[in-house]
Amino acid sequence: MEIPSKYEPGKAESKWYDYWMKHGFFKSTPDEREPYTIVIPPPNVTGVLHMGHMLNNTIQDVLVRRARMLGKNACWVPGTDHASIATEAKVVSKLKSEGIDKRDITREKFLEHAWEWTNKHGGIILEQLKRLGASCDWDRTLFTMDKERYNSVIKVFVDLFNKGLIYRGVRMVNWDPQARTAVSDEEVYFTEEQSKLYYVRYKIAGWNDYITVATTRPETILGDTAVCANPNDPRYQHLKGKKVIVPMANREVPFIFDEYVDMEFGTGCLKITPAHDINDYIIGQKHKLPSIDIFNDDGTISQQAAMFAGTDRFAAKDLAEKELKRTGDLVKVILYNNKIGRSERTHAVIEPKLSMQWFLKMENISKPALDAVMNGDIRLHPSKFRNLYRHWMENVHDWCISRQLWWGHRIPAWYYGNDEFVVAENVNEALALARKKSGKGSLKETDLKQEEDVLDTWFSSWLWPITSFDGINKPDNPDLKYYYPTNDLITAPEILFFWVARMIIAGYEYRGQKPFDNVYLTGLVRDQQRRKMSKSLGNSPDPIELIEKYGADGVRIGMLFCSPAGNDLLYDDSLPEQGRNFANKIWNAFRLVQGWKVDEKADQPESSKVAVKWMNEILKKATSEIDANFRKFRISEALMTVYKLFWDEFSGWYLEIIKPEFEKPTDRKTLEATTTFFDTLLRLLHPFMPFITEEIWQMLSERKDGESLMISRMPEAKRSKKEVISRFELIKETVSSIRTVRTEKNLPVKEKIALYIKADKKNYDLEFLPVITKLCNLSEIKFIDEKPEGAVSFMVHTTEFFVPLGDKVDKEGELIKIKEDLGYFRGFLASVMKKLDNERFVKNAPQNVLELERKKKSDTEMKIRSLEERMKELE
RNA sequence: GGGGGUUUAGCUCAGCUGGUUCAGAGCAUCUGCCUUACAAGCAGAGGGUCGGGGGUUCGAAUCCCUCAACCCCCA
Repeated sequence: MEIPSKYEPGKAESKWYDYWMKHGFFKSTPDEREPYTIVIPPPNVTGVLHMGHMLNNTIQDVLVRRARMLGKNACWVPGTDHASIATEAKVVSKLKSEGIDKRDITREKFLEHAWEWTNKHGGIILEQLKRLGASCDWDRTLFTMDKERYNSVIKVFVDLFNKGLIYRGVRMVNWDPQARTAVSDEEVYFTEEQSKLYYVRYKIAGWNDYITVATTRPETILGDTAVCANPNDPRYQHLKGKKVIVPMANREVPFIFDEYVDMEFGTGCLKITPAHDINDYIIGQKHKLPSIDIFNDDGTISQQAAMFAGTDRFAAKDLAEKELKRTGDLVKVILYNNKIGRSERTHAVIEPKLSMQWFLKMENISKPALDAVMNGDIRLHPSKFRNLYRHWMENVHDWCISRQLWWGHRIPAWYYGNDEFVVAENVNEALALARKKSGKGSLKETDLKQEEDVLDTWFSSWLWPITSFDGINKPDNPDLKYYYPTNDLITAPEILFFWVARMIIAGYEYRGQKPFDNVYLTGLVRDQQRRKMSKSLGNSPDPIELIEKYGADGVRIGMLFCSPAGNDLLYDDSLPEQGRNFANKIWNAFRLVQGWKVDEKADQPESSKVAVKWMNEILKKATSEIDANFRKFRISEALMTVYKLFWDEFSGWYLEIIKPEFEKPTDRKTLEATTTFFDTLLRLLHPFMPFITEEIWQMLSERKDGESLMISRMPEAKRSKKEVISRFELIKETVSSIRTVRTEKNLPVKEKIALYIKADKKNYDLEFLPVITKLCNLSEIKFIDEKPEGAVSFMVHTTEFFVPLGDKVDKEGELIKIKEDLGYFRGFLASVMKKLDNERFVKNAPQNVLELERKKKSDTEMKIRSLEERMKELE
């Protein structure tokens, strides 16, 4: 069979993915095995795969595949998120392109469009995940707005409301007066703009005196309800308990003190307008000040203000300036740079505005979630995020769960009459409740008006680990009992609070149990300039193109090579290239091995015996290292261990030793051992590189239909014999030294050379010799007790070796080298002696450290003696 | 403004409770090789005052203090 020298991933990937699907290897149903469960962080339903997803889902797949091979019942539940803001924005702009304004159509009509859009674009991302090799149980695919999930969210809302944890309240939102809607913090951008700072005087009530206040917004003076200074500011101490008169409005307001005020800024005196500035609002709450909303929804001045009603806010600013000038209350105006918030969509200046929202009380329900992470019940990886988590959870704010959108879970509250409302799972229950509550039996369904707002997207995703197994609707179902709590959650640190913390809260509130054991936080994928990957920058490669270019396996391990938990990944095409190269390395190792013929009569060469014995041990050692790395969620390091194992140990050393001469057969024992090693290596590699390993595994031995590497068992970690490994390390060092001599002396590999060992053959480990002979192309090995003439020397540990070269020896060069070595060893000895001569060291250092130093001393002294002798001979 | 984190080779990172000939890995770089599995490869080599300063200790990349730079989250 002719096998190409380059691995071609394309065909193998679709072939094996289909094969796995056909045999249902990804499916999971509860059984007697130990479960291993991951729920996917649901990507936006209409999104497309980006590099962050690639990293995140590769890690999940590695963990799931490994768990499966460890004999666990592995279940990876896929799904998508309705992503209310993002999806609604996309639908709105799509409608706009068709000439339809959202405000001109009904909610029902809009939702029809939204569902159409969702059904058309939904799930593309899941198909893309299949290209990556994701071994999700696709039969379990969920959507945060499918029937069960929708009902769960409504149920939970009603339940929390009935427990008294949900309330309505006023909150400052970012108001876009042009779009007449609230926008989220994420949709506001800030620009540095030059604006005016107005110094305005306020009369002190009852005194013929004024104080001066600096403000950028004189038009909001009409909404002032206090003036404030820092309590430590000596300039204003005399105003304690006084009142001041607001210019233009001629209202009396209190003069108050608060630490918030920056004494350095302006005059150190701040006017407080609780309705129109977030900080003023907070101070207003603290000091129980009233708030006067002077704006209409479109940004014009409202009737509430004493003047300028109906004027646009910017025109009102100019009017206010004129008016203040007229009354003589404007002291001065200076220019200054200010950060202005603008709406991403309309670019209108954002107006902070108070509005009625729904809130969830967080203080009590978040306690168990804080404890769970602090006492290690739930572990964050890396653990440095614990402090951040604690800080956030200890200062948790009530959660604003309403959004002024249509796409999402509509809040199940129904209003009847003025501000009276009931909360229920459906309109029928709501009606019954409303009749009871109002005492009006005559209320009809048409008298009820459902809340227009929908719930924050996170209000559905915080239930995800539970709703993935329908645990709200059917709290006792067997799936939930089996799979919950899930094991590991893989996500990005930026949503630690938005999502992870809230899932933990919901877990304890609704199951009395944590939702997962471990949280693995990936980093962000950035480009080489450390910029985030983003569409607008155009610095994000298309993952599918990458898979086509480098192969899914190559991309997978490329992502994993340098992305330890919590660290950003600086992406570069050299990463998947390195991955592809590794796949090719594996491929070629396979080409070599499968081409060998066996001579049944041939004995196993001594060198192969040594190599097989060593390979056995090194595999055991690496397996336990990989285990340990996985236990600590050091996935990059686990990959690096198996990478080096395959590339350096197996291909670089083992195969080179056992490789028969060109077109010669090998022996049965060696071939069998090698096949077994290869099989073991493929198992270790499979979670990282599922496709190429399956492709090779299927060819390595006869396989029946239905057999697969992905459902085979992972090798178990066993104790390795340290002695075998350390002895082999000496072989490696010797071989390397001989190769260095060859390079330095320009001796071609094909030219045989001799090696002399200054040692007693009886005491020497003769196992080395066949291996060294083969790898270094030696003509002979001789044991000597005297130094030979005309030879280059080197030392491995404390043994001296010589390569006789006759005239080729460069005495001057040798001398220089020996002097350099001597310099180093003498310095080293001096540092060791310094310790040993130090009485306090000898007295205080532990015994083993002391002995080690003594060993260093004697070894080094020996080396120095040899070098000195050698130097004398050369001189 | 509050909080958290990072700083070790050109780059990305390991380095556990202070002590192995401890200053490491991968990539990149340089040199030599188209050596019949692989040039997507092989062999060899160079490269770091462990951010600066101070302290504790017999001993510090590791512990403490301080300064600096950078990053993230919340307001």
